[in-house]
Amino acid sequence: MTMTAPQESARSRVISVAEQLFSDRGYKSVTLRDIADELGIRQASLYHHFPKGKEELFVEVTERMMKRHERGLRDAISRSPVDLESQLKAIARWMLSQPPIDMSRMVRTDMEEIEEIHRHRLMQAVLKSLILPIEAVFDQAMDREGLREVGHNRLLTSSFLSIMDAIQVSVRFSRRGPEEMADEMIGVMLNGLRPRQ
Amino acid sequence: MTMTAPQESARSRVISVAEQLFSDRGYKSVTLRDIADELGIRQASLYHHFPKGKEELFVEVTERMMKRHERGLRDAISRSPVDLESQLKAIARWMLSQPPIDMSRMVRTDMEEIEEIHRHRLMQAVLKSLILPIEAVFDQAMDREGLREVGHNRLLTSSFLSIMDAIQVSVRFSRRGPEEMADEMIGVMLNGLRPRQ
DNA sequence: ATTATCTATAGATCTATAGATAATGC
DNA sequence: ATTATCTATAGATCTATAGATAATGC
Repeated sequence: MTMTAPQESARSRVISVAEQLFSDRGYKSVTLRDIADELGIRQASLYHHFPKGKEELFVEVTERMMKRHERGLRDAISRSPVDLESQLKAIARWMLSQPPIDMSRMVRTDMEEIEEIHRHRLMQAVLKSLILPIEAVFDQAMDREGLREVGHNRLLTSSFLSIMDAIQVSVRFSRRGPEEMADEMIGVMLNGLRPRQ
Repeated sequence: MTMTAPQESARSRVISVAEQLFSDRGYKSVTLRDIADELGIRQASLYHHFPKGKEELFVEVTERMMKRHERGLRDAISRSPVDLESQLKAIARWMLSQPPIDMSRMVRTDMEEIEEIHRHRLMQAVLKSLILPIEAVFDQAMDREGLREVGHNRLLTSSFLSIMDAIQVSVRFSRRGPEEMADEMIGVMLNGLRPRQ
């Protein structure tokens, strides 16, 4: 039977390379030629794996990435001690081990350049695999640890994700490591800048 | 004499329209045709104002934007009461009144697509006009209000800016207003999520 | 006269298609 | 036989240039 075992590996390499490039520079800035060059093949050869072309490749890349995040976040959270600080550190370590996600570019630019049907599917995937799992961690911590109620944990979640992305930019200009930066910002979110008496 | 008075208004309109589009979708995704269409002129007519083309336009757009931020931030900070909470709220209101700045896209994507000399100049402008003025507010507050020392206020500054951008994305999906969201996140940064005794 | 726009078009780049050739796995 | 790649190329899009025409301000 074997189905797609040997196929998958070549196809999978394409997706991996495309993910690196798309994550770094976004949909429009990355050309099929960039991806092919990185793989050492010809641009037209990509159509063997993705007959519908660039947009299909981008959709598959994003869906695969979101599935990986869903699993990675679940594992990170389940293996963490059940307190918000440990959980956020575990989530941060997971996110920082992955290609950066610039949600702002994703929503404002990349998603605007693909078909409505694909946009809708990818936005749902981002919500389900990335946003909701982290939001759930905040939700549960609110009850459990009696945290200050804020307006809505969705904003806390997108702020947290945007900080993780900002850290991946910051490491370029800093001698500090990403984990150290993440721990610092998690400390700020939990304890605040103001001294505690 | 008059120099460039009448010229400036047409040229200035081009820059304004280009700024809106570049801020929203980035350098590569916006074509000269998009800008011309929005202005109701032909694509080739843009070369009257920017003989060196798209990159020159992008550089001027970004430099003008950074000058405006430098002044806007200075005014916002100087008019604010001298405590960190008020200052951050004033800065937030200024940033939210302006086109969104996705620093991550700017550094990772836009800046990669222009010449080294321009990249260097624009990065300097972003540092001087946007980053340093906000970082100085944190620096001064540390002494004045005896805040918890964090590793470096540069990270606090880029996190703050990335949250401002995340808010501009979030308003699309929320019934809440951007100022309300900003105040909430400023509250988190100052007081933390954990309850104070 | 100067400034702002236009038409027409070259040249580069990018996506996509068609059909041939090479590599791989029973 | 199937899978993966190749060459060649069409068609669309994008930036940029050349030179003509229209609008504006002394």
